Amino acid sequence: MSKKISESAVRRLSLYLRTLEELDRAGHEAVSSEQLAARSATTAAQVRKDLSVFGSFGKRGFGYTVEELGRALRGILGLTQPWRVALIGAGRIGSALFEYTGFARRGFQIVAVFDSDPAKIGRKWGDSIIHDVAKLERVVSDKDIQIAILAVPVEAVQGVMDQASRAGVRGVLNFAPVRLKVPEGVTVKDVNLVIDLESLTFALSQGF
Amino acid sequence: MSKKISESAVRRLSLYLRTLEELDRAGHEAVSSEQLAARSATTAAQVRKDLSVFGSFGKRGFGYTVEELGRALRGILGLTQPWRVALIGAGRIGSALFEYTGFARRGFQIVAVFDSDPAKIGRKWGDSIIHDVAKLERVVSDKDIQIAILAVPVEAVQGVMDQASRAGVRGVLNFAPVRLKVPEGVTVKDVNLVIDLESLTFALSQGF
DNA sequence: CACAGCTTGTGAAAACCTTCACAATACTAG
DNA sequence: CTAGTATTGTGAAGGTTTTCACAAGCTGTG
Repeated sequence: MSKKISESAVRRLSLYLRTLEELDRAGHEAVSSEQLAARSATTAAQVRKDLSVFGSFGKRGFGYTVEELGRALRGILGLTQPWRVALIGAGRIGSALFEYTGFARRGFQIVAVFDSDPAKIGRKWGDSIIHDVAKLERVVSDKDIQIAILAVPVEAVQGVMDQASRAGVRGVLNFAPVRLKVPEGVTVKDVNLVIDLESLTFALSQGF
Repeated sequence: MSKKISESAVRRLSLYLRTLEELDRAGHEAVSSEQLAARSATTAAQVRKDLSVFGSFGKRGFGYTVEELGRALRGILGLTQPWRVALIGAGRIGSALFEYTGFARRGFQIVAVFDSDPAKIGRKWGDSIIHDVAKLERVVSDKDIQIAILAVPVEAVQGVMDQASRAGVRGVLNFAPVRLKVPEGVTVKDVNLVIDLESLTFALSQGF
């Protein structure tokens, strides 16, 4: 569909949205590409180019309306609807993610939690009960869940992924350090802090 | 110092290293750029180009020695020495990170933990005592810590960052959703799961 | 040793991404 | 209404990254 746009451009759009929300909270009504760039660690030309792919949201001589551009970006990023998310894995990472309020604030609702540990299954987290991961497919279909967060051990993750895609999950945030095999139409984003740390140590080592 | 290399190339190097370690565990002694690429989700040409920036590690007609290339990559990524890391923030994220064994396995040693909550200060986590964040500068200098992981609330993070850089920290992994201001010579990597999720929903929305 | 079969390392080409620079246009003041 | 100032949207230029394609070189076999 539509134009091609790079992964990094999309990530910048998300960043612009965060900046716009900060500006909104601070009472600003308008913003120029210059200001938006400064607060988002990029350049004015980059901001305008990124936006121009999707349309024309500003007024010459004036800039952008904070409120209006925010709405446009939410539309572009697919944030007008809330997303129903399954959290799979109720260990340390799962628990940290469940508690994190930043997801809900952006419309990501964790509507089901799963684990395979009998000691955890049936326990309550907030309003949710921890389900047996064996029931993944049923619950995910029933609750019409679109996104899964995989916070399970690396040995288990491909199996869980297979179940999730059979149940109709179309997007996945994967914390396990392995490249998942997924059917056509399923999108995976990997989170790997070791890679982040190693790109850091690379930079530090280059210093000498 | 040497050549310029892109952030994404460095991240690929880290990925190759992970793949090599898997191959090593599986008993492979040699690997071609073709095989390495297939297991790291890239192309053979890309693998060879990435490596060629740093030297020539393979043998024509044969490929790369798993063991040898692994050693070379650890050298390039700065992983021959263990790194001393401070974990700042003993909340949900901090706790998940502390428990995560993947860091230690790669030579990242969490040698000090900090928090500002009087209820947490003085408590023991494993062998570590949670220090008052007010003592950050002293402890970080004393223990010769080079890297800090910032898992504190967004309001507090710039202050903590300032202390950390005064104490001599040169690399930072930042979990707070804000662009940190740092002195020359300090490198920051941001981790922001909301951006990951939003680049996911962008992809999902494009599907229709 | 010569030859066949692989696989690397690397210039050159292609693709992709960012920056530049300016015409078009909106707002404000007089 | 006009002049002056500000800021967008966008082709074109410049830069970076990825892919291509092939000569060079290693290994094993007869």
